[in-house]
Amino acid sequence: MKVGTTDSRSGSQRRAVILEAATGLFLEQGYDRTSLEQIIERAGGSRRAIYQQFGNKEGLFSAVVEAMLEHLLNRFSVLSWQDISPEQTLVQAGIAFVQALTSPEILSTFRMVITEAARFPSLGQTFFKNGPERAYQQVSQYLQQQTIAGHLQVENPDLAARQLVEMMKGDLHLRALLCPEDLPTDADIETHVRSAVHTFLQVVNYNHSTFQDCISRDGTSGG
Amino acid sequence: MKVGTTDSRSGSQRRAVILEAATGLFLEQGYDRTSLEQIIERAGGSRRAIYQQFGNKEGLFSAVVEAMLEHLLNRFSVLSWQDISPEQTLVQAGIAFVQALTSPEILSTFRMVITEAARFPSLGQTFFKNGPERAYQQVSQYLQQQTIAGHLQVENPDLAARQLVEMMKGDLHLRALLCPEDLPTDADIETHVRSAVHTFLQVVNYNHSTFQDCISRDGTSGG
DNA sequence: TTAGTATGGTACTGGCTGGTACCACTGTCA
DNA sequence: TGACAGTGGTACCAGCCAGTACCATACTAA
Repeated sequence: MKVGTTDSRSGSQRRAVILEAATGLFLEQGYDRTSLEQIIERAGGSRRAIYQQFGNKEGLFSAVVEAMLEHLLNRFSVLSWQDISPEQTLVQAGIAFVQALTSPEILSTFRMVITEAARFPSLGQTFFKNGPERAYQQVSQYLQQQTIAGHLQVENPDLAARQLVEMMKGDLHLRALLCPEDLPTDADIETHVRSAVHTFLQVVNYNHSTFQDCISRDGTSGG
Repeated sequence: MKVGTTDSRSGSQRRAVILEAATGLFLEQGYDRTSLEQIIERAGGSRRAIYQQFGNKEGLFSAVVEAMLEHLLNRFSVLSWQDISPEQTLVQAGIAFVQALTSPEILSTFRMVITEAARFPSLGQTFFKNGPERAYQQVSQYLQQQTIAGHLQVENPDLAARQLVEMMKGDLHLRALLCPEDLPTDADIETHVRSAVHTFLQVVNYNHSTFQDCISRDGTSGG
């Protein structure tokens, strides 16, 4: 293996490799229990590279969190609101959402942020804004659209979205955070989400015929 | 200050003092960031006492968690289901529950357990079983009782309880975990709980007259 | 070829930590 | 009075850690 080359690994490449290694280790072990030695061992290179790229361990941590947030945003924005019935849409999106939320990767991220939130106050806020809050907003917007289109009757979309999302999650997220070895199955998730959507649609006076009527009339509201 | 007395501080007393000091520090700073030195400084006494009572740092931590769980159980069992309307009962209990859940003390406990769940697998499970799970069960039992009494119509009390509790919490718990400096106000909590109960009671076909009818007939079921 | 630059590797430092060992002190009991 | 046991205080040890300094290497450019 070559060593000491100046351009075979440009600065940004080295940075990326260190970032990836550090992200993995921080998620697996937490900030405190991860030493620079371990990061170097996984990433290759030397301590010098870390201090050159990130200043110190805290700088590296900040960069890791920033990169993770970007990753998280991309993942959440995958939720697409297709032109299918609200019930199908909410179930599909809900399943994808809860699956993501209870994936080991995202769970580790939550754990790490919750752990370090006290020491890095802005970290938790930024994470919440760009993570959970975005999910609420997406659902809220959808409920609003569907209400305008006459498919649903949602008075307070913002609050309704939070209630719906929380019902979908049920205790799955909290349980997974507390019991890392006891993750929900896809069947668990589907049960929770379907039940939540069912409950929710009861409240917002949704029935299948309403949606069928509306889309057959080209989406105009039925009053 | 006296030192070296053998009975002015009996073994159990010393144990309790150490436990209290350790609990506070673990909750404030986490397990890793709390040194025995700090615990001794707060509790008085010497390292010797810790090792004599708890074996080592991990033993002390286990004892702390055990004591906290007992404390937690007592706190949750305070929720009493009085003979008032389901709406009032659920709102009152919900407010008390969410207030407890977002209190700094309980939040710190959650944070600590979530942080250490990976390293002490049984810790998270025990905590979940004796904490959140108990709350779900209490609500579930109440819903079942009220269904039998004819005041509510709940098909699946277990699932319904989880959905209700999660709706009550809304995003308050998660937000508080992630943003320790941004705790919900009592007004926030009341809004969330009332709205959740309102939504929930719509689904289970509750109306005030039904409850009034039932209790005026001395609590016998109207089914 | 030569000077310069960026890098990997590593030795080192100062500080902190969990855990152990030891000593001085105090109260008890015979 | 004297032996003894329990305790607080503290010195100490080995290990780990973040961060720094230094050197040999490899590539570039003139």
